[in-house]
Amino acid sequence: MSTIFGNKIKTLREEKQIPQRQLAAELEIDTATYCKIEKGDRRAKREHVNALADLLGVDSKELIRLWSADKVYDIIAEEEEATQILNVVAESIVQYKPKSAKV
Amino acid sequence: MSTIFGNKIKTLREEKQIPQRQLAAELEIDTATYCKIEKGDRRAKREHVNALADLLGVDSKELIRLWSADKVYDIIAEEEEATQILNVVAESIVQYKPKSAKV
DNA sequence: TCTTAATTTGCCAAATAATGTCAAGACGAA
DNA sequence: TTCGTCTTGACATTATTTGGCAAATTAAGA
Repeated sequence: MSTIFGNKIKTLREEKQIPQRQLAAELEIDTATYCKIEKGDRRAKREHVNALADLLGVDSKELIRLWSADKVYDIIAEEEEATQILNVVAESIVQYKPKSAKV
Repeated sequence: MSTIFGNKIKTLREEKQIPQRQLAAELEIDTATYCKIEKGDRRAKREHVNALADLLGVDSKELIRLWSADKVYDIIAEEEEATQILNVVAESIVQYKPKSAKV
């Protein structure tokens, strides 16, 4: 799994000198699970992403963006023509505008 | 689920006037399953995408592209900032070039 | 219309994937 | 070494996805 999101929260966490243990407690998950999220072995839940944005003092939209990017990356990274795939998607996006955003 | 891929193979199939039943037989799957693939209720297997490219006389890379696009679309369509997400991914792609393509 | 072929849908069981936790190991600092 | 932190592996559990049957719907032709 890719680590765009994991690396980001790891950096933020280290900047603030917060142990994983503490964030894990806030999210009410096992330290092992939190560790895996940072390393990209587990996907954080959407609610956890938002909580982390609060705890780490960054815009939740930014984290959601990186978190989503990880998911997309995992799908296309192994494909040749990865960039072209993104283009196809981009074209489809402009046509059907998103109705509502998830929280 | 999105139907970028399904619409494409449906169009190709109709152009060639082939019944679903026949393609389903070639792929050795149920007609119902094939139908669902066209409608975006089921995801075709990679091998089936390649087989369909042959049967429908198109470049398999093109179909794989649309098939992958569907997967990506499903992830980001519901997100606001869908386009920005694609940008994040695009940046990540250029850095780590794909090693080998799947067949 | 009646009949048959084609497509679609609902539902279920099986297969697959993803998740969280425990237990143990690794690492660094003091 | 010891302590605190981080990491890993294995496993059970849960969630998601899948394929196919049967039934329903639609299409097409005589």
